[in-house]
Amino acid sequence: MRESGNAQAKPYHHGDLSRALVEAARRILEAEGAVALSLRAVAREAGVSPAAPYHHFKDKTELLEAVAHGGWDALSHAIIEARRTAASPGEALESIGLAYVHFALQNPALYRLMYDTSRDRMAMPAHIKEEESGYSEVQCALVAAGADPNDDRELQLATIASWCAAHGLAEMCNFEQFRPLKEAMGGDEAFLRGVLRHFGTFSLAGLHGKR
Amino acid sequence: MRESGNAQAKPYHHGDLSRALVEAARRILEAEGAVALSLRAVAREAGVSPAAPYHHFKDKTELLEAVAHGGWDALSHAIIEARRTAASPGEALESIGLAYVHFALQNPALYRLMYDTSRDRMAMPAHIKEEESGYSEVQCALVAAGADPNDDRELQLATIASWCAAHGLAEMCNFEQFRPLKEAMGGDEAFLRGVLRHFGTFSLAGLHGKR
DNA sequence: AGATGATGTTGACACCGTTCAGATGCACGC
DNA sequence: GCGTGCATCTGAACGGTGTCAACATCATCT
Repeated sequence: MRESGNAQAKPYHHGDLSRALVEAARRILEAEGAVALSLRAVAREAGVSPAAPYHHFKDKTELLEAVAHGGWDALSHAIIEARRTAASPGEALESIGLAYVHFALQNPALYRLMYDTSRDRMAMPAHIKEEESGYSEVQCALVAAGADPNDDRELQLATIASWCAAHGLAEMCNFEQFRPLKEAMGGDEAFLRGVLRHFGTFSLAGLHGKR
Repeated sequence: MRESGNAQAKPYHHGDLSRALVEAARRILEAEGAVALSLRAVAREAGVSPAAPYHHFKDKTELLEAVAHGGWDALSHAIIEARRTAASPGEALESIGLAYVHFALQNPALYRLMYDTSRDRMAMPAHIKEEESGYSEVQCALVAAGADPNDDRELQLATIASWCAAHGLAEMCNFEQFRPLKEAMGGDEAFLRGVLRHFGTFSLAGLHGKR
C-alpha cells in the first residue's frame, strides 16, 4: 500500500511493470537528468523493489534501450509531422531539420540516451529505416527538393549526409562558442536556419552538381 | 614499485601524479573502454590508493576533462596535419574531413569522452577556437576552397556546418544500417568519401549560391 | 484442490565516488 | 643539521549502485 489508500492500493503483483518502469525512467530522465537515472531509482519511482525490474529486463541496458526506443518513435513522428505541415515540398527539408533539432533541444537527456544506446549497438533501431519512419521521410523530402529518385546510391548518401549533419547540429548547437554569432544573428532560430540553409543547399548541390 | 624495477622505483611521494593519472586513464580507456573507466581503476592502474587522485583533481569529472583536453589537442593536431599534407588547397576540406573521421574511428572511446564532457559544459575547450587550432584550420580550408573571406558571418556558418557534419558522420558512420551501402561502394573509405563529397560541395554551394 | 510458473521481496556481494583522520616524507627556516 | 610545516598519500568508512540467489505470493490450468 502506498499513498493512494482508497482506489485500489497496489494490486496483486503490479499489472504491467514493463510499461510502468519505462514511464518511470522517462519521468526521472526529464526531471532529474541522466545522472540520476539508476535502476534502483526507477524501481523506487515505480514503487517496486530494486530487483523487480530483472523479471522484465535482463539488464539496466535493456531498460534504457526500451526508453530510447520510445524516443525514436517520438522523433520519427516529429519528422513525419514536419514534412506533412511544411509550407511547400521544397521547404520540407528545412522544416524537417528544424523539427529534428527542436526535438533534440526539448528532450536533451532522452536524445542523448537514444544515441548513446545506438552507438553501443552500432545501429539505430531497425524501424527507423522502414517505411513511414524518419529516415524514409528525409529521403522523400530530398526527392521533393529535386533529388533524382532513380540514382539510389546518391540518394542514400544524401540522406545519410543530411541525417549526420542534423545530428551534429543538434548536439552542438548550444555550445557557448556559438553564442556571439547567435546574438549577432538575432537569436537561436536565425542561427539554426543559417546553418540548416547550408545543409539544405548542400544536398541539392551534391545531387545535381558535377561528379 | 611497478614494472620498471631498475630506473627509480616509486619515488618519494610519486613524482607528478596528475600526469600519471591522466595517462593511466587513457590507457584504460583504450584498452577496456569507457565502462571500465572508474576513478578507482585509474588509481589502481597508477599504483596509488583510491583517495590519492583527490589531491590533484577535485572530481572524477575533472580528471575526465583533463583526459578529454588531451584528446582535443590530438584532434587539432590531426586536422592541422591533414591540411598541411593535402594534395591541393582545394582538397584540404576533404582531407580534413577524412582525418577527422579517422581520428574518431581510431580513438572511439576518447572521441566520445571528448564530446560527452563538452556537452556537459555546453562548450568545446577554449583553445579549439583560437589560432592554429582545428576550428581555424577548417575556416582556412574553406577559404582555400573558394569561400569569401570577407563575409565573416557566412564563413562562420559554413565552418560550423562543416564541423557539425563531420561530427555527425564520425559518430554514425559505423552504424549497421549503412553496411550494405558500404559494401556496394567497395569499402568504408569509399563510403566516407561519398558522404564527405556532399559535405564538401555544400559549403561552397552555401557560400556562393543565392540568398 | 494442488501443482506450476510468472512475478515480486529480502538480503547479500562487489564495486563505485567521496570524505576524513592520520601517516609519510620533501622543503625550507633556524 | 635539524625540527617544523605542508603537500601528498594511505586506510577505513559511508551511502549508493548493478546484479544475483533464495524465498514469498498470486493467477491459472488441470
